[in-house]
Amino acid sequence: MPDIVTIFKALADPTRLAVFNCIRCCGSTCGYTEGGQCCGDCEGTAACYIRCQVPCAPSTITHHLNELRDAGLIETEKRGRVVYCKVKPEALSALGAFITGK
Amino acid sequence: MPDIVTIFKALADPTRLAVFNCIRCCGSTCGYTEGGQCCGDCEGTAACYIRCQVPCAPSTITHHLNELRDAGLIETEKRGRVVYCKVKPEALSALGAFITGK
DNA sequence: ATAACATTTCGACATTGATCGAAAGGTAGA
DNA sequence: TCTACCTTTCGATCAATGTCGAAATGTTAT
Repeated sequence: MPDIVTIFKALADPTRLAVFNCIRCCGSTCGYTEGGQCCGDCEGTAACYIRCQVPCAPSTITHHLNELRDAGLIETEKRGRVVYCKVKPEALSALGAFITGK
Repeated sequence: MPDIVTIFKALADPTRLAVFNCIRCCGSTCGYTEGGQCCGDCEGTAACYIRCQVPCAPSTITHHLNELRDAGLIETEKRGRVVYCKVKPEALSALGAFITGK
């Protein structure tokens, strides 16, 4: 549904691309703490979590997650205080279609 | 050589994407005329030429061609007054690598 | 040489967008 | 309930950028 320009635009910012790659890697965010530590209630290493991998303000992360979601690149699910994200394969398919010339 | 964010950025504007698709189609620009007609010294139909397909100022086209070239998406060659362009397959390969996860 | 013309450079302008801090909204645990 | 905490909203700021017009550059044809 989102067009290809929107997808390109969503991936055209270094910070947002880092967020996307992070989600692609581990598929979740983690609780944000002042000290920059993970909340610890997700499995895996700390390096997997968006909040730790991409250093910027919480509101900025929210902004980027919205952009990625609106572009159809990810879907998000809120469980309690924590947002879990995963990549939508359809979006990557759309990119693939662009490359092969549709 | 240009990184993936630069490539995404280059394709993240509707006008520039139209220019890119036009080049991908026919691989050339055409002379610009006031009336919006093609110069006629390229083969193929008028619809194939950037100047006619993407309606904006000549200087804007130049700007977009520069961006596409800097991103490694196209290469340009000037023959006389006319600039001929073609897509660089390596750039599309880089996109493909991103999709498959490198 | 002169004219016509395709392209580029330059300067200006308006819009978009990335970022943050502060405050508000929800949720889990004590 | 009260507190701590993750997330979101809001408003503001500042940089990046898409666009154009005018002038300059370089090329072809008369």
